[in-house]
Amino acid sequence: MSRFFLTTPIYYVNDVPHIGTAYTTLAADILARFHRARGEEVLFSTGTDEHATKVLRAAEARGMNVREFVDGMAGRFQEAWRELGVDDHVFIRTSEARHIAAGQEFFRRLQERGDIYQGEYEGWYCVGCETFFAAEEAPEKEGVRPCPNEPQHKPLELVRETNYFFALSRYGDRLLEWIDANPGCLLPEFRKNEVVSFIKQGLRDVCITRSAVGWGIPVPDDDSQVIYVWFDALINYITVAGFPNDAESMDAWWPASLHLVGKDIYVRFHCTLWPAMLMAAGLKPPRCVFGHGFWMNEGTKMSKSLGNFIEPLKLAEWLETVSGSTRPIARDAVRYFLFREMPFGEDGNFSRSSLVQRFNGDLANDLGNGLNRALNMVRQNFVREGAPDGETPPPSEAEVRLKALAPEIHARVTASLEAIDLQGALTAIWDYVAALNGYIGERAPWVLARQGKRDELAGVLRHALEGARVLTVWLSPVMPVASQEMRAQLGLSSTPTWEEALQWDALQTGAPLGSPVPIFPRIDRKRLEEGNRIMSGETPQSVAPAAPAPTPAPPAPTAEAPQQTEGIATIGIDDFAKVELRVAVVLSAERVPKADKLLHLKVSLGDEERTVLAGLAEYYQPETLVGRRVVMVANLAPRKLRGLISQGMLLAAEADGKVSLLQPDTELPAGARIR
RNA sequence: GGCGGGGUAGCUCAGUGGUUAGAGCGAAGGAUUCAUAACCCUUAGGCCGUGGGUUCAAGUCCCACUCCCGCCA
Repeated sequence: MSRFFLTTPIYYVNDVPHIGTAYTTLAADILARFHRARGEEVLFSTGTDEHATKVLRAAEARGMNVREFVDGMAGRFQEAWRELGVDDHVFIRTSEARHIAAGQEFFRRLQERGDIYQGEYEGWYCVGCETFFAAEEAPEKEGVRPCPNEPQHKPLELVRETNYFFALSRYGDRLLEWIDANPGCLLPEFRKNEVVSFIKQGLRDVCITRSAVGWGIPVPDDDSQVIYVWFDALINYITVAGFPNDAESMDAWWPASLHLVGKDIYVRFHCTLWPAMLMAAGLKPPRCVFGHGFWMNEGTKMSKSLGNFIEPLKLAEWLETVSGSTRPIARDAVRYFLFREMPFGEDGNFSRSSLVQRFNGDLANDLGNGLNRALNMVRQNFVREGAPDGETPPPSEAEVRLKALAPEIHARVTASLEAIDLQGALTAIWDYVAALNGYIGERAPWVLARQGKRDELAGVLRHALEGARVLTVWLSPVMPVASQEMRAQLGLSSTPTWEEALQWDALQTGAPLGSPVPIFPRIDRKRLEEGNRIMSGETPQSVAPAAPAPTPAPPAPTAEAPQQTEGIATIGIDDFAKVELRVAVVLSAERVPKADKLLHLKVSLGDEERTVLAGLAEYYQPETLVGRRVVMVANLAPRKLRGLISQGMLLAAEADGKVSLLQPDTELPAGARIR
């Protein structure tokens, strides 16, 4: 089986996750999912860089033990990636024993080969960006030397110490040869040129240690020094691959298939220093390094001093509020937006209005509505039969075109993802979305229905459903939840393989279809204004439904319903259809420690296992619940309680202080739908 | 200052020297009623940064100028 090893940089723990770090990580997640769907074995690593001097100072400034501080910060990153739907990955921390061992062994090897030497260093150092500068690089202004690199231009500190140096200057020619012999190893192309010109003007040896401050990887046999944070950080990639002790793993995973990095750390660190370090250690340089661009916020650069960083999770929260979608769908929409709106590799501008435009135009009107109209027509015409047969009668030219286009688009999407052109992939997918809508309009199934041409109608609707199904395959890396939701409505429960997009009649004739509930509810002006009002104070706490746990999120107000706040409003069938009720079987039940009312349940929905926290502890002994069939709201937005994520709620009746769980009166299979 | 990329529709951008310069979004109109006022069709809108040159023919090649951006200093 072929393998794919991709990495993000490890992130400084003195910062919180924001759009910059999330952008890289989400791109990696999308590519990882793509390669997994193709059946490749994937190793995806991200993590935290914890050894910087400024990390120590940040901890001290908070009066915290540095260990405590980094544990907390690393947790925040892990939490953020989980919330953003980042799938299976290795989370590497530079303070882990395995990494410290790797760093020291790496250092030793370079020493043995004579590429590390001791020397006197005197120069200017920026604690902010952990970079050394020559005096002429940072001219004196008003008595201090402001850092030319760091955004706040903090004064540099004069450092004079005996340090270790890496003989980077010996590697210029070999780096250029490597770049020349491996087209495509540095992407995008225009950044490669920057690297080449940087190397051509001559490389200087770099100082790779600092005097020990009690935090960092000690230099082997010299406790007075620790390894310079950049040198330390880069090594994480081979730590993950198994260096130095697991030779088998190293053989399998090194060289890395792809390092994804922001443009700020591309030229000097990932395309010059790192490959040279690897060459010095007798290891192969990575197969590909990709430097992506940065987001601007409404036309201005994002910076800490301006405090205008966009946080993707806040954005998802806002989108959820203004659209009335679920949080996971809003989160998927943000993932979509980030990679559709601007070419990966180039800089681009973020604005709320373009996000709304993409959400309404691409997701609600084109994609969501396309699926919805197809399903509704099936429902209206083939109520009980499920997915109609696709064989009758002979297909017209429109069917042939729709079907033939799918493999063409598949080739484009695949090629784009292989070339790390995420925007290109999404553009290709939306060409198919447009074709699907065009097809439905052209064949006008509602006319066929009126004319009573049932066979032809069945064939047309079948093609529309197949087209939608193929879309879910291509969308699955970028919008995993939305893709899964679309598939559920198509009556599919499996996660697709990439090859599934090349099949045509993959839906089972007669298979029951899910309810056609709009997945991306259009953002209307009224909600947008409301949402903006709510969010305008940039309230630190969630403005999402603040209702207590066992209450479904309030349904999105439909049309004019002014008196909905008081009492129980009358709802239409459409509102009810938004609630996905299913039979679940309780697999395990236990009390949640230190909570009087909560039970922690694991339940099965047939093809899926869920964790549910239910307020039943006062009424049921946990052991009596195991094996029982219950009724569950399956599409309730996940909610965190007592450190656990509850993924649904159980229905129970209550009267006079008694509580009784609902259950079906025959033994239906787990996952059965209720309506 | 050196190197590189760019300036094309209101916006974001495509555009191997060869008909009448294109797409998406936005705007206007039409058609339609399956659908989330969506979808589908049509239309408008262009000194292709400025000036010169090469050529039968230039958005495309060359030169100069100008403005913007990136990397390096």
